Amino acid sequence: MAASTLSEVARLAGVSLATASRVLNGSSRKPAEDIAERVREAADKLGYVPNAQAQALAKSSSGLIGLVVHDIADPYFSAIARGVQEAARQQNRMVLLASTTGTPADEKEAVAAFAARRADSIVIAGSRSVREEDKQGNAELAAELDRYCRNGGHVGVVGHPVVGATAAEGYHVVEVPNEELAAGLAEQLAASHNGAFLIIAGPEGLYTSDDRVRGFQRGLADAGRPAAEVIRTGFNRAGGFEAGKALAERIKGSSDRLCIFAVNDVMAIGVTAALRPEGVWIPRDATVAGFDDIETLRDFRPALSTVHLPLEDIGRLAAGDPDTAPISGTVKLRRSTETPVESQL
Amino acid sequence: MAASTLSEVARLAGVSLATASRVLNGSSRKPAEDIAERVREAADKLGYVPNAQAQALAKSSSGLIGLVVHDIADPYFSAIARGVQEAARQQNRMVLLASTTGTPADEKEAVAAFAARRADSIVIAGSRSVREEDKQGNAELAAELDRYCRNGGHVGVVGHPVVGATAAEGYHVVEVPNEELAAGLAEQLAASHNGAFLIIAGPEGLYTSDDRVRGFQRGLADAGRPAAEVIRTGFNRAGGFEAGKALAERIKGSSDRLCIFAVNDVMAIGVTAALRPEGVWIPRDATVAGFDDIETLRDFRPALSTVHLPLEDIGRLAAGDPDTAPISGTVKLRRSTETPVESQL
DNA sequence: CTGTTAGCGCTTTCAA
DNA sequence: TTGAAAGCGCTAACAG
Repeated sequence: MAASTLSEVARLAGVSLATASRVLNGSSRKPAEDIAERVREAADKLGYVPNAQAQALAKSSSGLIGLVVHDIADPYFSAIARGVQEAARQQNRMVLLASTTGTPADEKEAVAAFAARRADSIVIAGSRSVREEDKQGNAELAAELDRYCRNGGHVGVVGHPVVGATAAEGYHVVEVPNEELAAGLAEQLAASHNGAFLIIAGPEGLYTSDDRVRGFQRGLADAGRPAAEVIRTGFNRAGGFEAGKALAERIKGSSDRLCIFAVNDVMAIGVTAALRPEGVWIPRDATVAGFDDIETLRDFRPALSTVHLPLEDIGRLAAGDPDTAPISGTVKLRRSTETPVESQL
Repeated sequence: MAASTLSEVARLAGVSLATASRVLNGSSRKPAEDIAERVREAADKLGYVPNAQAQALAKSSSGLIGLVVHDIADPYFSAIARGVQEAARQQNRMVLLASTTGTPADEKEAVAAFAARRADSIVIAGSRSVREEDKQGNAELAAELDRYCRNGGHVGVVGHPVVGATAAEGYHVVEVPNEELAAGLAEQLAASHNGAFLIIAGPEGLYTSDDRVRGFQRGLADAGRPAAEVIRTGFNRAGGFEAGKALAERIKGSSDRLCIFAVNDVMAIGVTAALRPEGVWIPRDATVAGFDDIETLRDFRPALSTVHLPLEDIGRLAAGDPDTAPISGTVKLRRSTETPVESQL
């Protein structure tokens, strides 16, 4: 990685280092045009590429924004990543990516690495958890973030504050109204569904999942309905699939049409996929709703009822874009929770 | 971004800068254990975080790997990104992300930025094009890459070499056998489909698209079939959708069952989505095949016939992982191209 | 307006 | 084994 340096350019142009710097990299002061031209020529001839590392070191600001996600290939995260990327572009920064396995310990590593690179800000998009096994990891992550903030860094967290993080300067949480939206979904669902409800949730202690469960139950209660049974499984397609498999017999054995709320879209897809080969059709034999409104899943049939979340905006906001409005979602009722007309049966 | 520095640590521990460096950041030489312990304590107390920028500057190696994609939210790219990310993790590097709008000019910018950051290697995942309007952009991109390689950088390009790039040292192309695989798909399709074929392709000049078209036509020819008509549209879902809309009447007006090959999965989904509300059912009234085997689309019904591409491996390979085998794909015939049994009609 | 000169934080010879 | 010192490439006072 040995490119030519500023001083080489300066020498070739026959000017001082400072002048070359002023010409090539935006300074408030602008040297005379003739000398500037000479410098640019020299730079061009040498194929000069400014060393961003050295610049960052000299002005202590890296132009980097760090993004922590569980899995960049997960459409939920990649949508957020797009938003972060856009914000970064506007701010003239670059995005540093870290995928973690989802454990706070891993996230702590990532944050430390970002801090080492002197990222101007860090966005954490993974979901927070309060599970016992994550306790120490959470504490360490919180400490790391705290230190980073104290050193002048900015942190944007999606959804929920990192457990134990003191609300330091520069620490910013993008609130996602999961609970309210889930309540809204439940109410709208209750309006057209008379049977029982069932929730397929992620592991207990996952904030996002817990919020959505709580909200849904509240919505049900507000609609005068009994609380739904909750099944715990993995917070991903595989989890939904497993739950679906386990549910098939039960649905077939009952005459009551069940309304299933999976706490995110990919889980809902998993449920549906598991049910289909068992002969359980959606929405004929049961109905299914999800949460997130993942774009790639929009062509899925039956179209999935869900709650639309502006994921890109979430990313943008977490990355500190000032022009993005606070997050709100919308309930989207689609085919997967329609009551079939008699003639369609 | 003012954290404590190595010299502060050294002073607190009462040792020299050099010793502190040797203790904290792996050196071949190891100071005495008692002194090392003192240094570690001091570092801990001060919350020392090594400045990666400064380290990079001093040893001229940044530990960065740059990734250029068109759109990180596109499942094709995010799958590749995951592979790159994994490789980076193994190499103990971090991924720098750049999304471009797909024009070579943008990609050139991204490469320049990576070069400025002294990325150890750069992965370019966007598809190459030879269109006239991209000519200058391509040339500039090629020049930029060339310079980067000459300065010791490593480049991994997915699919096709950058147009005009001289095969410099460090320049590496991950070959994706698009043409062969498309030919294979055509042959297998021809075995069970007697009617006409039609190809929905991206804009002419897009290598990936062109390769798949050419391969498909060759496969058809090898199977003794006439060449398929080719419709050009956008290389994305919207393009497929548009083509599907335009095709609906024609399909309904003909008694011949058409087999449609969309050159990638999201286009195939777009076609299917456009056809459905027109009453054209797949595979009853026409059949559809795609390319890529995007994971998120796997639950789509009718299950899409396609060509599986190991996208993660592609990413890993492009990022210079030595343990990943060369890329090969597999034809996957699924429901969307099945000939319906009479009883199902 | 231009040039000189300290650093930015760290690694790494080279002496001691 | 430890320490002193010379950079790595660039920016930003400060001086001319």
